Amino acid sequence: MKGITIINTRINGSTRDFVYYTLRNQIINLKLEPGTKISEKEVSEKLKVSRTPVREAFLKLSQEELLGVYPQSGTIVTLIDLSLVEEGRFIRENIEKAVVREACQVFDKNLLFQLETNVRFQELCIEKDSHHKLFELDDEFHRILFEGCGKIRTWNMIRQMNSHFDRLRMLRLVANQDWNIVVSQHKEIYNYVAKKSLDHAEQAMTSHLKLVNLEKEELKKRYPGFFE
Amino acid sequence: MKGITIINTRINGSTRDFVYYTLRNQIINLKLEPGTKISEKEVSEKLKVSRTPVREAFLKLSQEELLGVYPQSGTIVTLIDLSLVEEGRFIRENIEKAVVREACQVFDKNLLFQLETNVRFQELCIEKDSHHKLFELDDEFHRILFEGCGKIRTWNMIRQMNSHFDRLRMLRLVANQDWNIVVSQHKEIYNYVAKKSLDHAEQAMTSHLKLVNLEKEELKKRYPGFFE
DNA sequence: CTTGTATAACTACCATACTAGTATAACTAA
DNA sequence: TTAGTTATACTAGTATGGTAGTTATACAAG
Repeated sequence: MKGITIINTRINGSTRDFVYYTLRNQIINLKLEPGTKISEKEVSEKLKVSRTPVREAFLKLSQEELLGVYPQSGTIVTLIDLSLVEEGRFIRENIEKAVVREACQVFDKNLLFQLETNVRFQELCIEKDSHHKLFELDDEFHRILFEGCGKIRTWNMIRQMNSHFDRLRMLRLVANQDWNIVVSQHKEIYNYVAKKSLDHAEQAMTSHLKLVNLEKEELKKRYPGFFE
Repeated sequence: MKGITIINTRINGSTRDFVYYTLRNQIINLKLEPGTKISEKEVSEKLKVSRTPVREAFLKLSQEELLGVYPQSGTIVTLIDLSLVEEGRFIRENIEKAVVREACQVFDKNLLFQLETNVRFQELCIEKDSHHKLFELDDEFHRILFEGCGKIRTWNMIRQMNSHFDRLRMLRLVANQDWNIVVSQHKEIYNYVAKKSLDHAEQAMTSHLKLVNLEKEELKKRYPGFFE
């Protein structure tokens, strides 16, 4: 368990959530590489908590298919499953197409301002090469769309289904992806939402979410041990 | 805890899953009414298992928002949240629209036969007034579509998001819903898939899933204590 | 060197004990 | 009677101990 590090800033929330988020971060960030063995005992010792909250965190993570728990045998960080990535992308595409249409209709000045601010930040981050921050802002952009339409739970569900995809994105991040396209697409979507052009917005969103299809196979070749 | 009954036929699976499915069934079937107080201790005693697996089942159910867990205070069966029902319906509509299109393209003889068999069974059940069986067959019909497209995990996720909606369906079941429409719509969808008419299939599916919008408000008036 | 077997170590699962926090009931004072 | 306070019972969260089952290792036989 070389990978597990203790996050000292544990301010609020239950121990269970602390363990859950700690592990999830490590897995998504690929600090805990796919295929790594991991056990309740190890984690509880490293994080200095009892096994019960660890168990419960494991349970949650296995539901997201980030951990594979094999009774009486062991637990491993799951390999990235491209079919799962595709399912996640499929859901995102079809849901967000509909959400962005709704956003065109219901977004008021305040919400549009939130979007605009986000896009501005993204442009700033490109100049400064803050890729990890861009990663967050990307999520934030889409979250605003869902939350503005009163569909935050839908967003949370999508996030869960996209855990495997997030790891892929992390690989791309390392591989120095070209963020200019992504940000310009965000800007485009924002403009269409502001102009309330439903069809254009939908189309822009669709092509934005099709982008992720690229490079899958290439990444698989480059990091074969990470994939199924 | 009058509602909890013990299912004797506990054949396989872990204790945790046994508790989870037992409780989930009771909640969906409204044997455990929305708003009911419930505690780990009570369940563990009634089901004659320890508190640990009960806790883990609670955790899972609270993620589905079927239980509300309040630390150091108590746990209650959540009230039916119509906004959550709408979110679930929204997801279903937009995903299944796309899935049924894909089904038109990829379904082979074997899968089409499965669908046909299912629809036949439904017609049989109408004659015999087996409403609960119809309830299951309805789910089965949609599941076949997802599984045939290699998107079983998407279906599972949708099932989770539709827990609240399922309770609404159960209320309608009691209120003696007219199943003829539903079954004929299923038949229509099947026909379009068999004929590979993508657009017609999508349209049929859309109107099928819009059906659930009816009666919401009426049911809320009739069972006010069950709703938020 | 390979294969079959016994054994030891390790795993997650489940049961139970303990703790800290909450809500309600009982009680006191006005 | 009512408002405020204390005490008690009850809750979920956490810790720990025991169990059944799996895996890997060591060793013996071919």
